[in-house]
Amino acid sequence: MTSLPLGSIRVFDSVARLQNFTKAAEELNMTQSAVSYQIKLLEDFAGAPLFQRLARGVALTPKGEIAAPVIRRALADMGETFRSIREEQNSVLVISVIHTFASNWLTPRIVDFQNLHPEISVRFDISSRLVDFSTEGIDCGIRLGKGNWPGLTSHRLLSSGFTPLASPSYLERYGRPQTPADLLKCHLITPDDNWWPVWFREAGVEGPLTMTRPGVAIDTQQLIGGLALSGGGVGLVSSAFFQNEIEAGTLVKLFDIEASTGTNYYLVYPEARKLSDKVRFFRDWITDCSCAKQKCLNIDNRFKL
Amino acid sequence: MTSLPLGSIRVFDSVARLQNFTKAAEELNMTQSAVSYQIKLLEDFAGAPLFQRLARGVALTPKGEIAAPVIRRALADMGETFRSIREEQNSVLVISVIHTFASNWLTPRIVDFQNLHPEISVRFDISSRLVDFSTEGIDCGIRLGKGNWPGLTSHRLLSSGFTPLASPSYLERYGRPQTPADLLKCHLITPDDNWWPVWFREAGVEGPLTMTRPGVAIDTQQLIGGLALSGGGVGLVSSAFFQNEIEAGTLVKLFDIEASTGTNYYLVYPEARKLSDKVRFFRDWITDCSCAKQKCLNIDNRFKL
DNA sequence: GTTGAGCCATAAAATCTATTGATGTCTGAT
DNA sequence: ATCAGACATCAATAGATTTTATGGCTCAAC
Repeated sequence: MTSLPLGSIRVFDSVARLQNFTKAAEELNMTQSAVSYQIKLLEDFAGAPLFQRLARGVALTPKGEIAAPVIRRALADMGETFRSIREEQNSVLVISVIHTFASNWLTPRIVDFQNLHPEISVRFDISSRLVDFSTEGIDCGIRLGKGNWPGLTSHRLLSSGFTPLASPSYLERYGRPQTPADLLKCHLITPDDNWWPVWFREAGVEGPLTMTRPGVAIDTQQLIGGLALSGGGVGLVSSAFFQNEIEAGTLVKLFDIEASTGTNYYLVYPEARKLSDKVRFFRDWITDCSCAKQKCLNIDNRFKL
Repeated sequence: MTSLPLGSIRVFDSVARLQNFTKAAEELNMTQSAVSYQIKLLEDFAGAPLFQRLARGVALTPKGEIAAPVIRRALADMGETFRSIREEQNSVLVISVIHTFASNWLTPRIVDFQNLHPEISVRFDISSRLVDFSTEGIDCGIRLGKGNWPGLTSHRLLSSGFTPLASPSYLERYGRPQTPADLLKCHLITPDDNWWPVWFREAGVEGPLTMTRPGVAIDTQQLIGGLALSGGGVGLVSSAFFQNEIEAGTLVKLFDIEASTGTNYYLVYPEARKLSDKVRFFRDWITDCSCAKQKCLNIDNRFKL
């Protein structure tokens, strides 16, 4: 037995409402002929005529009267369900982001995005594992790397370069180091951090630099930054995360030398045929946002130099 | 906006139940590949994945969980509705039949058909107008004519020939007429009936036969037959309608001469691609039935001659 | 009674979609 | 390690739907 010709039921619903093949065809963007075909298909399936053909259109037969409300209801239910699924899908943006980036960069700025798109609610999925986008619910992510993930579109956001920062009050009290080598005489916050030798090498300072401590967990940048901010010494942190403080002058970038592990922060999302609006909006916003800040940074530097 | 891909929903339902594309494909008699395609179609429409792909099959995502019961319900409702429509269509046979034929021939015999096909209930639509089969609900009809209706398949059932009948008691009392002309001396029931001159002409009896009354309504055959049966005289009726009485000997066919208006009773039904079972059953039964009786009649005649 | 507008049916052709079949990849289990 | 089970993908194909064109029917207007 051949099964219910589902394609016919939408046509049936339209015809049942409009009582007219031609009008239904218009509504469905098809020809009257196609409507006729589909209705016949359904009538063959039903084994009985569903419409009575009149001179000025059609009318439901008793059997058609039975089918019509059931079909209308079924279509409405399914339509409504998918509408709500789509709505949720479009209105909730889930971003997988590592803790550091979220707390140091994204969280303070996300309110701007929410003002721009109040209809989109943002949810952070904070974890350090590399999420699989094929897994349910993650729309995009912020990753640290080189921008060459297969199957993912990526946009470079920020360098992960790090550089020494100190507060004006500290500099006032202890004097501002004039050369990178001068830093060796300063109070370095986390002097054992293995990022220091990297930075010093970048700055051209040679010497036996002990690295007794394992690499500082990147999540403590906030802590280091906080100490530096309160005049506790010179901190080595990702400058991008303290952009606001640098701009505000509450932290001073001592040299224009940034060391880097060679990786950058990227916005990534699956290479899809069609990008959903919410991801597109977010991409546009975050690339604008990080780009503008970098320009700003460059201008500041120019003034300083 | 493209609309809900209805073809996908049956596939979705199957996959949701079986949690497995391959098994669903088997159930639906299609390939796993096709199932994959259809599900993708639906997921594109939904704007979100509906299934989570696992190593040993698939699982519904939260959004899929929302859609699944709605779709299952919708499909079940529609399926059930059409099933019941089809069932009614198959189990009720509506026959358009003129009153005379119904009461004189069909009604007494229909119980035999019902014994043969107890699952089919029979409904007579009794009216003299020629019903339009495109109008709802008439499956077949009995018509009086020449069997050449365009668009209709027709099967000849009975001649509408009429002949004089009388009861044995009448014949015993008044003697059996030996020639058609003898009838002029008998008590003719409805002597003004304009069928009499037709019959006499057929029988070769000439003479000035007055026809003062308009043709007797065909529906009174029952009445005429009743009078003849009770010995009230010689009645001119369609012999086919009194076959049982003739066979039983309660009415005697006086001569083997039948006059006819040239028309016959036909079973007719629309020329359809595929004839429904119930109509086919009825056709087989009624043609067998009338054929058997006619054979019977012929045999009787042969014995008489 | 004729004519015309509106509407559905139908047949053949065109189009587009769905399905297949082959192949690739991934994940557990043996 | 290899294998079986399962989904994804691609190009080719079969098949279904849709269109185009036409015909017939009914009602209404002239």
